[in-house]
Amino acid sequence: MSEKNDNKQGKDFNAASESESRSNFIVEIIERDLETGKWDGRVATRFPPEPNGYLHIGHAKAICLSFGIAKEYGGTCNLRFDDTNPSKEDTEYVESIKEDVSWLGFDWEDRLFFASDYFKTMHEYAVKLIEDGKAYVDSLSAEETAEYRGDYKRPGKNSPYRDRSVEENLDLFSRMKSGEFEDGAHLLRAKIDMASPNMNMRDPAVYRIRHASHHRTGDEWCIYPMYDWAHGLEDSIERITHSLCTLEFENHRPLYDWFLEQLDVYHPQQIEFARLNLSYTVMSKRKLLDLVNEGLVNGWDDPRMPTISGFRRRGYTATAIRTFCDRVGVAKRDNTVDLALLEHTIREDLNETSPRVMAVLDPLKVVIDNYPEGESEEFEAPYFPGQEEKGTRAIPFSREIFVERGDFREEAPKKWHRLAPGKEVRLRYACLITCNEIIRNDDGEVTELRCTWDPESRGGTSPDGRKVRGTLHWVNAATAVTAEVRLYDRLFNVINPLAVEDGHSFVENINPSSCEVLTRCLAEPSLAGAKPESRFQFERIGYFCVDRYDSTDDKLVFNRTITLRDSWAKIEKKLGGK
RNA sequence: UGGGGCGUAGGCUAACGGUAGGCCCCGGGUUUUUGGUACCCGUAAUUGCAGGUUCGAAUCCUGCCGCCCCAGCCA
Repeated sequence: MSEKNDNKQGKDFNAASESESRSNFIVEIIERDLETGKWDGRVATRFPPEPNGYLHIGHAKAICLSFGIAKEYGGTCNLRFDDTNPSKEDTEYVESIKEDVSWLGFDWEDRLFFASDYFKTMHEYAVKLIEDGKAYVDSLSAEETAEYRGDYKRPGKNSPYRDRSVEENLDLFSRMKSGEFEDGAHLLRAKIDMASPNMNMRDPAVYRIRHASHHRTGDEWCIYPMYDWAHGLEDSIERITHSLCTLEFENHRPLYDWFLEQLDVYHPQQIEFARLNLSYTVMSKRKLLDLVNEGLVNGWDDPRMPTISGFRRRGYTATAIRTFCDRVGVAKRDNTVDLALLEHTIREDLNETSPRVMAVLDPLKVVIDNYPEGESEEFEAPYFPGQEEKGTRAIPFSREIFVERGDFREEAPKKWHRLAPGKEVRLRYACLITCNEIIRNDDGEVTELRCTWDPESRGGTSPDGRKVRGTLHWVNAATAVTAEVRLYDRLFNVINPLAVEDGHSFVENINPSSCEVLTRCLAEPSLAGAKPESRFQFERIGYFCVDRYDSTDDKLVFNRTITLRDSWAKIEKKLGGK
């Protein structure tokens, strides 16, 4: 424990950001349990998704928590699929979930489990519950069941079938299992208390009839366990110590405890924490599914989605996501974390790990009049300026180059350091050039800039010490490779997309310019053949990732992960405002 | 309305009866061949409100107020 505290105060922020677990109420419980020997010194957690959708950043928090705690305390964390509802689940989802957890950097080793692995055991325990007189087969319709349950104000009333004999219950349950009845004809219920103020305790359903093919057990079963029955048993069977879940299950804990007590089996502790909400996006599987189904995004792994696979495709790193999850902390109060924190974490990681290269998104031709035609030369540029030992590459240079159209202004505003008539700027790693003339087409649009260079400034240095504030990125016309660049921005343009008036849908809050595709971008030749998922910083623009699906050697496709901070934009905004 | 939770700067979070700390955002500055990074400085919380206990309260007690969850044969 003291070692942890020392760590927290240490100066090694890199190490801290990777694995430091900050103080939170769950860690406190675990440390206390470790001290008292409550679980014989074991720490066993689990991450139990239902395979009915893709994992999102909220799940990442849960994964980092459960796997992270197991790792930190020398325990284990199981990956367990809670596949108790065959009509919603699919192997496509289990595959994607496994890939995402593993990509995030966590290893379940040989502890991959499925609730469906325990169907037989769960059924046996259900029989035991019936034998003990603690469960009965109800034959009310779904509507009647709801009516009998009562509401917050009124207690429920007992079903007329509640007092069936153990023999009759056993017989009916067995016939439910053998497929004799239609869906909904009967329901196995726990006999608890129809007047409980906790609705979950009003004779909750244990097994329902569902004639559906299960993605793993096929048609072996036509009755399936309910979450409350299944989950505690799964935890118990796997000898979980701390069963971490989100706040909405708080009301289920009495039931979780009740079942395990009645069965007199190993009994883990359920602990609830607040789920993660992120500004400018939605986190519910249902809403994300809507976006996918309505074609508002290109699938679950669209780079604008808050899914793990979407973030991955966008270029976010697993390290950054883990760091983010660590920084948001774990507590019990509802929260909405600022997207800016995620973005900061991504930039922080990418800044350290991404090689710098040059690419021009919106090219404007520049001809250097005093550079001899037909000649060329190369400049050596480091991938990590200031850390030349990490490698360099040659950048060709000649008479015709391209710069960013946005880096030129016919009339330079105040504090403008970039290109404008008569102004001298530096071409990064290359030289100093001065703009002399503007060439236009018939429509008056600027199509070309005529400049001169100072041959003494080779490498970009100022030969006489004259001050040149502006440094531009550029590419050599003859050797540039073309690329498609997809500029992604936040999917929604309001902090809380779900806050809409009646009759309106959250999709109305979608940011219409959340994806802009540029097809005629020009990149330096070293980028030719860049491997899928490799990441770069395009100097002065942002971080980009080679699309893992659409990019080929013939056609490069980059996704913008995140822009660089743009303090000029702030300055200009301020100037404009005055 | 019954029950279960939760209220600490704009957003997250720490503090475990000893006098509110950190990160993000925001503002200013230094360095800079990225208007990036790094570094420095700064703004901002009478801890939801009102009482009480105590030498001392964000922490304990009481009462209010506000927000979230629960009436699936979903998880």
